[in-house]
Amino acid sequence: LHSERSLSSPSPERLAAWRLFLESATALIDVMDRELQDASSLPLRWYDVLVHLEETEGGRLRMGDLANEIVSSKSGLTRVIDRVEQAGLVRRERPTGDRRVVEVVLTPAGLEALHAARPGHRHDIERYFARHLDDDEVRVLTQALRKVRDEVRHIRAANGLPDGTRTAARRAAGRGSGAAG
Amino acid sequence: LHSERSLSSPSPERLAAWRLFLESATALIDVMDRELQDASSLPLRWYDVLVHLEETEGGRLRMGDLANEIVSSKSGLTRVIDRVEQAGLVRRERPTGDRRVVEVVLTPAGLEALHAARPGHRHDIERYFARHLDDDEVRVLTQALRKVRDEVRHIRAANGLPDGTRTAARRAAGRGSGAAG
DNA sequence: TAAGATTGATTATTCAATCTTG
DNA sequence: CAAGATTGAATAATCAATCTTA
Repeated sequence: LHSERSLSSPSPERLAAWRLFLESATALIDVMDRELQDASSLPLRWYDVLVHLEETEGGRLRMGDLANEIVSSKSGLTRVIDRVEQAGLVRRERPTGDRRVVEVVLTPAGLEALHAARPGHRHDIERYFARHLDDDEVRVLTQALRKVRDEVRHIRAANGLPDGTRTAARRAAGRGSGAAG
Repeated sequence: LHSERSLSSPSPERLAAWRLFLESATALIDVMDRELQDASSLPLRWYDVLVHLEETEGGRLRMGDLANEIVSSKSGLTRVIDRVEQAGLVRRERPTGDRRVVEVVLTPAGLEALHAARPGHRHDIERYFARHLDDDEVRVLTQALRKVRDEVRHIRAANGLPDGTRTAARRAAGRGSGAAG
């Protein structure tokens, strides 16, 4: 583990960058979700589920892995998959090996729904996001955000996903302020 | 109004940038919110409310303006302010001029809570976000996200905030696909 | 006992309808 | 009627406890 004692308060420029990041992300997610639902009746979260399944070998993922991918608590994902399954876009399967796990499998209807929604959604990505970025900005943004995402995922994984009976000791460990002195 | 017909699908690089943006934003907001609550019992949303009030002349904002700032529906903000007020961090006031509006006013306890939470939160911003960005990346990120944020805010404002009896016609207008042919 | 996932109860958010003032 | 904000009903998300299999 690396020390955190040397961390100081961010410069004003960095604070401003964070606020811009937070504001633009919140607003973008809101707008993209509304557009997607207006056009295709798919919540952004569902779309995300379908995309992750489509990109996986055999179009299937375990609940836990999928929760990790889409940044959801385990119980949160259970409810989401309840609805997506009810809509017929995925189904649950129990693999023969370890009968504790549940795999989420993309159905033909789910793949179709994804393909139907995709052009409109990509249009929105272009309109609200990509259009404003030149090639250089895309490069820098990608490189920077990759580091941020990897770090935060690592933290989330180390702390255990939400739902996981997060004890007081574990929360403290997660925050890194574990010393009593 | 500018035409949208020329918009095409984003390049693979831009699609990847969008996904990184979405994933890092979701994960970051989740982690920052948990840390803030662990350390200061303040949800990130509350913190945001307090910050916006602190930065305003007289520490007060109308409900509608505040909803716009923190990207919330009007009714959503009503519930949030219910709780924040219940906690004593803000209070509601009706200005003498137009008695339809409600102003949210920062209380001394609210200011104190903000100041108490701020160092830890800034530490988190450094740890999870700012630390990964060099000066050049901060500059590019800031410039790029400012354009994105302004565009999306403009769209949200033009469509009217959520809650505003969004008719089918208005939704279509918002999406810009108004032609029947 | 632990891993993987779900459930019950609680809390938070949204939509549509409503209330109040201009 | 329109602007500003709130409310009731319905949805969604969360936490802690539970169930099942390893």
